[in-house]
Amino acid sequence: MPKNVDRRPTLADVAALSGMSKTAVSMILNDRPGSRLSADAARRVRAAAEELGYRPNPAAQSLRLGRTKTLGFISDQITVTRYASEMIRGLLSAAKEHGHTVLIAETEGDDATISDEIQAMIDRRVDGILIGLLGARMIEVPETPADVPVVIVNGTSTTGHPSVLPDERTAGHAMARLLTDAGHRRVGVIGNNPRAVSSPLHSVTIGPRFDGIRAAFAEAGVDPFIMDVPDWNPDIGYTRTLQMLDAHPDITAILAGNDGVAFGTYQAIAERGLRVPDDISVASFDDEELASFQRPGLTTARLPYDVMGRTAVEMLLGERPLGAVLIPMPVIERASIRGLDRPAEIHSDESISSSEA
Amino acid sequence: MPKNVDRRPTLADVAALSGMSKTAVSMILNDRPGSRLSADAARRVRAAAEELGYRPNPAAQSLRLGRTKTLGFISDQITVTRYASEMIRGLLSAAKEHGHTVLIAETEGDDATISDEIQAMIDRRVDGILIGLLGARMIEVPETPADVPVVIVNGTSTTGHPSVLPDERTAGHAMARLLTDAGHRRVGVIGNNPRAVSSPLHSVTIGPRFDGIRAAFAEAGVDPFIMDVPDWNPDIGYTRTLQMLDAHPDITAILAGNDGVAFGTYQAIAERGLRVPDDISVASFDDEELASFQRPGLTTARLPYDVMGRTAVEMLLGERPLGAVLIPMPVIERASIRGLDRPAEIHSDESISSSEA
DNA sequence: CCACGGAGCTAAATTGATTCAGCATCGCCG
DNA sequence: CGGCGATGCTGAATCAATTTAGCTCCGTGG
Repeated sequence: MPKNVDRRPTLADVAALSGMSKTAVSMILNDRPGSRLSADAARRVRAAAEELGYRPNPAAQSLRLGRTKTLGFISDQITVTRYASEMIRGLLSAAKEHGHTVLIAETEGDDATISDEIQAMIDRRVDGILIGLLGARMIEVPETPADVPVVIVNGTSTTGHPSVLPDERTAGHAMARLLTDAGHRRVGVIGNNPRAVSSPLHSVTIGPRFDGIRAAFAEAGVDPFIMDVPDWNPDIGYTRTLQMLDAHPDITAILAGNDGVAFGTYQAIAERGLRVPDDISVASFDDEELASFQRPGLTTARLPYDVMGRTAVEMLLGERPLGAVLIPMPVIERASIRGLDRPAEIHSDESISSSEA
Repeated sequence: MPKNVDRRPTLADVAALSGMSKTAVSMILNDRPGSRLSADAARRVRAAAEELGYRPNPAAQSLRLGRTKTLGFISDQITVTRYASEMIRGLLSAAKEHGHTVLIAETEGDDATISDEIQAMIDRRVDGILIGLLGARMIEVPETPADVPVVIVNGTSTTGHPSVLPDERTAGHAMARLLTDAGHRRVGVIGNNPRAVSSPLHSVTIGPRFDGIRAAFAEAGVDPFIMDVPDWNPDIGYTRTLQMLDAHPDITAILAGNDGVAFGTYQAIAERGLRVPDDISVASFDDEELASFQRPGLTTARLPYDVMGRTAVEMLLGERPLGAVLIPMPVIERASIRGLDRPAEIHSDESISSSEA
C-alpha cells in the first residue's frame, strides 16, 4: 500500500523529489539572502515544489517562528452594524496586502467578555489585536503581553492604548461652516447629547463634534438653537424636529447629530409640508448608506471607517508609529443645503410662498 | 541570566513544576479517557498549570493533530453590506459555541479571486469553509480536498455544494397573501427582474420569490400589475412607483421587491400627497434596518441571515447533515398594511376624500 | 518462589518547517 | 605541495504539543 495517499506534500517531499536537502529547499523557497545555492538547484527545487503543488504548513511555521501572520479583530457590535462593516473592509484589505489573515470575534455588546476574547486571540498567538467599537468611547482593556500590540479603532482605552479616531472637531466645524457659508443664520441643531458628553466612557467624539460646531457658529456670529437629546435615532430626529419647527418657525437649516437623526428630520419636514432644501436645509454626520437614499441626497460628514481600519492595521504591522491618530472626515456634498445668497429675503412673509406656482 | 524570561509557559514547564512527565500532563489536561493517572497527580498537574497560567499552543496542536478548530469565511461583499453582517453574527456565535474561531476574507466582488481565497484558507488548514454571498446566486467553486467541507450561505454552486438559502417561495406567497387577506384586490408589484431570473448565475431566489407571489395572487383571484425593473434600489422604487401610480391610480397596495425599493415607494407616495397605509399599503422583503425607520414601519419578510450563518456552521461541524437547506423567512408585521374589510368602498370617488377634514 | 496482570507512569517518536553548525570540494596563492 | 577561503550543500536540533510503546512496581494466585 502506498503511504502518500492524499497527504498534502511537505517540504520533505519537495526535498526528496528535487534531490536536495530540506535545508536547501527551505532556503530557496524563502529566497533567503546569504544562502549560496546554485541557480540550477534553485530551479530544480522550484520545479519540484510546483509539480507537487507544495504549500507550506502555517502551523509548522508558526511553531518554529513564533509568528502567525494573523491579526485578531474583536468588536463590540461592528460586524452587526449597518455602516461600520466598512471598517472590516479596510482592515481586511490592508491585512491582505501584508500577507496577514484576520480572525474575528465579537463581544455582542458585553464589555466583560472582551477580556476572554483577547485571551482567546492571545492563545492563538495572533501577531496583533484590533479592538473595533461601534460607538467611539473609552473602554477598559486588560493588560496583554508586551509582544502583542493592541490598537483601538474608533475608541480609546483608560490605559492609553494606541488608537484611531475620526477627526470630529474639524468635521463639526466644517459642517457648521458649510451652513453659515451658505448664508444660514437661523439654524437648529439636533442634538447635543449631554449624557454622552458627560464621560468618555459614553463617547469620546460627540464632545469634539459639538465643540467644532459651536466654534464655527461663533466665528460666523451665529447663535444656533441647540436642542439636547438622549439618543440619536430616526424617531428622536422626527419628534425633535417637529418641536424645533414649532419653537423656531423661522429657521432655514437644521444640523442633525447623525444620519439617523437626519432621517427623522426629513420625515418631520415632509410632514409639515415643507421641502428640503427649499424651505429647510439639512446636514449631518456619518454618511451611512441611507444618506444617499434620501431625496434630495443628504450632505453629511463621512465617518471614514475603511481608512480607520486600514490605518489601525498599518500601525499594528509597524508601518506607522503606534499612537493616537485622527483621521479626517470628508464632507460629502449632496443636495440638502440651499445657498441663501440673495433669495433669503423673500422668506420674511410665508403667505406669499404661493409665488412658486 | 534566567532563561525563562517572558516566555509563555509550555507543557514542559507544567510537567517540570508538577514533577510529572509531559505525557501525564497532556493526558490529564485533556481528560483523556482510559488513562490511569492518580487523582493526586491530576490535582498537582492542574495546580501547576493554573499557577503558570498555561495555555496550549494551538500551532503545536494543529501540527500534531491536523485540525485547527478554525473555520474560514469567504464573502463577496457581505462584510461590507449594511444588512448581511447579521450572517457573521450568526456564524460567529455558532462557531464559538463549538470552540472554533473564524478567519475572514473577502473577494471584494471579484469572483475570480474566490479560488485564491479558498486556497489561502486551505493553506491555513481550516476545518471547513463558508462562502457567503451578498445576492443569492449560483457560483463556481473550485474543487477542494475531500477533508475540507465547503458550504455556501445564501447561494448555490454549479457543482452542487451544500447550501443554505432563504425559503423565498413561501415568503413570496405569504406576503402576497397578507395583502389579499387584508382585502386588497388592485395591487402593484415593483418589480420583477427578468434579467436576474433568467439565470441562476444572477439569482436563485428572485424567481421563487415571484413564483410564490404569483401563486398567492392567483389563488385569491387577484391579477396584480407586475412591473419589470432592471435592479432593486430606492431610486428605481421611486420612479417606478410614480409610473405605477399614474398607470393605475386605483391601486390600494404596492408590493415592493425589497426594502430598498420600498424606500423609494414611500418617497413617491409622499410626493403624490398620499399616505401609507391610508391610501396605499406597502409591503416588501428583507427587513433591513431601514424598514423599521420608515414611518409608518414597513411590513416585510425578513431575510434570516443570522439563522442562515448559524445553520451553515452547524452543517460544517457535523451537527446536521450536509445538504441543501431552506430557512424560513419570518414575516415582520409593522404598520404599512391597511385592512380593507369595509372601508374599501368609499374609495371609488376620490373627490370626496376631503371628508377626512 | 515465580509468573502474571494491572496500576501508574514515562521515554521517545511524530508533526512540518527553520536554522545553526559544519562538512566536502575546488581553486588559488605562496 | 600545503593551507586557506569561498562555494555548495546537509545533518540535526528546535519549536510545543500528542501518542505509541513500554517500563517499573506491587499484589496475588498457582
